Amino acid sequence: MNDEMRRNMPLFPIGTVTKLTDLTPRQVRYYEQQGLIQPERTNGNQRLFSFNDVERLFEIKSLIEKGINLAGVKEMLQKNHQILEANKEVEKAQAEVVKVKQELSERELRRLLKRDLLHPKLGRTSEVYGEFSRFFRN
DNA sequence: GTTCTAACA
DNA sequence: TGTTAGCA
Repeated sequence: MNDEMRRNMPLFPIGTVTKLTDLTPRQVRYYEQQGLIQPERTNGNQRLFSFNDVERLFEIKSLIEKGINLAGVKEMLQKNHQILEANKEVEKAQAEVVKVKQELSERELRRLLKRDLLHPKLGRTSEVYGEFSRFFRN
């Protein structure tokens, strides 16, 4: 069970959430209605909030207290989401660059070893080939 | 006792 | 947004 799963696990009824956040049940339900949070439901249709939901409610509350209306809060949250998604893509691209670099350096190493085997200058060619034979499979 | 939806002074 | 009514 990783952190992501923990943070998204439905745990708290609305009463707990209102005590945590000092928001009213009316506000919490309204924010859900506006699509700012998506708490799970029990079989009996009662809301269950995750840590992520509670954190988001704190964000919403602080923005509201700064005088930002719900439409503004909505925008900021989705902008924030867009930024997070963009960062993910950047990280992916960076990982890809690292991977390509590694592949290139392996090709380079393979080329160098092959050259040395075709033109052996040492008397230990067979041992060298055995050590690095994994580079020649293709 | 708590939470739900819907509606309204 | 607060609050109330009527349910589950």
